[in-house]
Amino acid sequence: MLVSEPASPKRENTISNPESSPKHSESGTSDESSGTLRHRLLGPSIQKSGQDGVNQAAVSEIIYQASQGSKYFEHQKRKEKELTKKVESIVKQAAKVSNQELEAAEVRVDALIRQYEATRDLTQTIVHVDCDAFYASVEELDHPELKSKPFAVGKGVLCTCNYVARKFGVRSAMAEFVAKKICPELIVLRLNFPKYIEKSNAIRMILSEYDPRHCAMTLDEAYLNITEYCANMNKDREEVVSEMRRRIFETTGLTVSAGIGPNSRVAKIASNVNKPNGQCAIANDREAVMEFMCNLPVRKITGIGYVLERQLLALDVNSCGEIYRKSALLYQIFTDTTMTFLLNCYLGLGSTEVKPIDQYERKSVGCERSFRAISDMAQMKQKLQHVAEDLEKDCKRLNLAGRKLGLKLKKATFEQISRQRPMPRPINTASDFYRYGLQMLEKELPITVRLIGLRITDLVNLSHEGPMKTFLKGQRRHNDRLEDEPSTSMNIHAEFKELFDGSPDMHDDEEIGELVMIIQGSQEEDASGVIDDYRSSAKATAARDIKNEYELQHNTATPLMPVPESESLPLSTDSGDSATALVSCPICGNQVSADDQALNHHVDWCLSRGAIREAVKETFN
DNA sequence: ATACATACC
DNA sequence: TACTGGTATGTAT
Repeated sequence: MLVSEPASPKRENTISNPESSPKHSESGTSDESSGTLRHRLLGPSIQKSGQDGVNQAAVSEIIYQASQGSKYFEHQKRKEKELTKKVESIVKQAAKVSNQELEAAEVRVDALIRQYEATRDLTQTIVHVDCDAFYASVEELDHPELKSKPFAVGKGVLCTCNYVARKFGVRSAMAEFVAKKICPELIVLRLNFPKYIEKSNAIRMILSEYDPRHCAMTLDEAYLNITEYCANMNKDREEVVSEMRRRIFETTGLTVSAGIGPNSRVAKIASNVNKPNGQCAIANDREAVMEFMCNLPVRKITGIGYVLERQLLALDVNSCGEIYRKSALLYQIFTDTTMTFLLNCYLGLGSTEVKPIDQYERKSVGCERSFRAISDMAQMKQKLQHVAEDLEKDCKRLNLAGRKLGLKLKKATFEQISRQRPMPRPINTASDFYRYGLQMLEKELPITVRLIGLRITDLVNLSHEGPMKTFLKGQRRHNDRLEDEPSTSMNIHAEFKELFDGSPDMHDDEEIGELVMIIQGSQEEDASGVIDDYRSSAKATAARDIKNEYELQHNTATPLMPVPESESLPLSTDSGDSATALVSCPICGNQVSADDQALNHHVDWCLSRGAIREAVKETFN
């Protein structure tokens, strides 16, 4: 049996077999791909916990039969065929690599490994907390009678399902009608986000006691750094985490699983090991981490999905440890970024910094909607208009505008098209979204679509910019890129009016916060060392430039203010007793500080990250 | 830089 | 009887 490949694993001999490796005879692209097609159709959550005694073959067959002949099915079939081709070409490419090349690659890889190894930080204790079947569990609290029945939450596509349903082979991300074929008595509940948000907040409240700067990724998942807490309380980390989980259960009735390790990557993977309602700790010890990673199937790693897994399997890399055995070969085949990623996985390295989600800079905001396939222009215009309006709402709420607009179309065949173009000025109104979106759409006619989406990038934060600054930014942009539309001062005046009509001005320090985020972001990358140097330095330069620009325009070189709440006073109770008045958040109803900034902060959080939108927006077709 | 693909929840 | 939506990021050209 394969006992560990412990401390000093052997790399596979460079004289590796061009001939003997292909164990899957992928050669018959036509027929043989039906096996992998079934695999593809099974979807992403196949290797997740919860369905032990499931007859996968039977389930797979039902899914196959249920979807056969549909447009979706045909699309998946095409994609699978393409992937199979790509995998075959990779295998061929691998066979051509000479021993000389492999030896050279070995040297390079070893240098990389030493470089990454030097960044290893074992001083922090990171926890990944993951609620078990979150939406379903929340629903069970309200409907205890459901506990014994198979049920799911979602609409059209299942978001999650309880463990009873999983026994049938029902999984998240599965189409509702397929799930009903597998489990005819399946009950499907609609999403009820306000409820989930409330529970999520209750959990986060507890998490905050252990790490006030925890990072809530979604409603049901968060990272914590409990290093300080453990030190302060002089408690063992596993004890701390099980206490935390117990408290979450006692106050919310929900069970969570947790992973504990020296960094986010290890913690995240570990949180799945003893799911549901369990925890798994990996010691902050190099050997322990390496051993944990070694036998891990590559698909368990966040960031390795179906496609990369297929490619790795074809190169005979099944487990993380085999990344090392085959590293010289992988180096010849994958890009630098992917190689860096894979080696960091093999080494069990990852980020040790945890910071609140709202300290990440948003890069884009978009809106898309599916509907029954249409080709009529009037109907498409109507859909586009809806999307444009919804996007405007998000822009107004977030106080953002975009310098680029992207149009996304999904054809009736599920084939996707995306077009992007720079805007003459930052835009954030439905009428602009519609106008420019329509121009892009018209170029694709005739077309039959089942989805239309709009997304803006190159964002401009309008929150606290005075009108003058917006004016300047518009100008600068025009000068930069030899405008595609002449910018008259009339134009800019018109835009200015549009942007600021009826929108509040106030707060003037959030932009500084924004700058801090940018700068911190780049520092983080520098420190972690796993991100390519050129990228972080470019980003740092950009951040400096922005900062300088800011100082220039405001005629002040004030030290950057610390970012809101958590960082400035995590536990301090001294100052501002007067500011502790509480009000109910209009969104989630929780008590939050009435302090203007804190409230705004909270509301923004509450509304953002996509969760509430699904509750608020009805998607009528 | 743009288009398209992959991945995550 | 009808296979999501939002965001980030990687790859290819």
